[in-house]
Amino acid sequence: MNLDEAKQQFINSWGAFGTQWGINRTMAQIHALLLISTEAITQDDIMEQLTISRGNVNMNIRDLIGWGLIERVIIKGERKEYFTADKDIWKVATQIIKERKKRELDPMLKLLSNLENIDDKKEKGAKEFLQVVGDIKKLSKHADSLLDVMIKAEENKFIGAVLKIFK
Amino acid sequence: MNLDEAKQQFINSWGAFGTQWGINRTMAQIHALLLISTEAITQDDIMEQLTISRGNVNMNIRDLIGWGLIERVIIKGERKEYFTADKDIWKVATQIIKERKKRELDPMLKLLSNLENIDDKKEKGAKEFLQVVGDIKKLSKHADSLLDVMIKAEENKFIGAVLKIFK
DNA sequence: TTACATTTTCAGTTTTTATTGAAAATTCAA
DNA sequence: TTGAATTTTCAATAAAAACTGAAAATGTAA
Repeated sequence: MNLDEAKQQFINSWGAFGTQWGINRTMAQIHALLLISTEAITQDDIMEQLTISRGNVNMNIRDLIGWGLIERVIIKGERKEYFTADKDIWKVATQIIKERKKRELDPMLKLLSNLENIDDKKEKGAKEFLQVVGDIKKLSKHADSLLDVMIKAEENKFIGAVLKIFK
Repeated sequence: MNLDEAKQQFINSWGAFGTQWGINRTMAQIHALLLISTEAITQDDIMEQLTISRGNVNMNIRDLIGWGLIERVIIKGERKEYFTADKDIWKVATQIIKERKKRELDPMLKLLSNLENIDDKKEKGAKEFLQVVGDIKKLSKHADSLLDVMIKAEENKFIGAVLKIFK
């Protein structure tokens, strides 16, 4: 396998993994392409390399910027916009964790708290329902703080070292 | 909000969250329904409660069993099959972690190892590519063992206690 | 074994999600 | 300003994913 084949396979596989995680295939592919691009590249470069339309590139770039995974780069003397991705994979991971926490965990905790406010808590079956909802809430909060630990571990050697003990 | 409304909202929201995680909406809804059902229920019950077809119920039940999240229950004297979900949310979480590790993390590690075998490692750009691939591999392995810690923490009070210190 | 109940399968259909491409908006050099 | 380059938007279209329903397969009581 030569370098270009490997790059292509990386991009394709990354796209496939993305879909499994509920992420748009093209968005994952653009991110992959930027991860392995040594220089900043333009929308036209992305269109060409992934053979996708301008609109598609533009929309997914906007989303990736919203996720904090890529950024615009202005190159002086150039009219076009360039894009790069942070190559530090640990930062990529913590950024994704932060975003998913915000987008999914927070709304879930809100929902669960809401569901606990049922009118008649002595109704038949209410106890079991509240038990499940309460348990999921507890678990979500645990996950929430555990993810905070992981984010901190990225910057804090000590925590990282302690986590390693258990591996 | 009364109990039935709360249950309905739980099922619907669970389905919506599922799609965000790359899980089929109906599969998530069936799991939610079973989580809050005090008794084992049949395919017909599920069809009725979620107003979906028999085929849909059957296929998603098969998947849920494949994920180890629900199981068949034989009730003596009854011809029909019944289904239940494990109500222990921590077990549910560890089961999902185990499955996703197996289905996604393992194939990813395999892919990454493959990509490291490029022909000419001195080619221009090869170094940067191998750096990214190697970093993702390291991260994946870290995640892999961290998830193992979490699975163990579910059964091991001490690890759970230590993890709490950092929260 | 038969007859009926129940489960499973899957081709065809619907629904959802992603993509295109061209028009509109924006940017910027002259 | 003007106008060409570039980016953004979004209605129309295509692709992917999910769902239906009826036929086939399987299971079971008598």
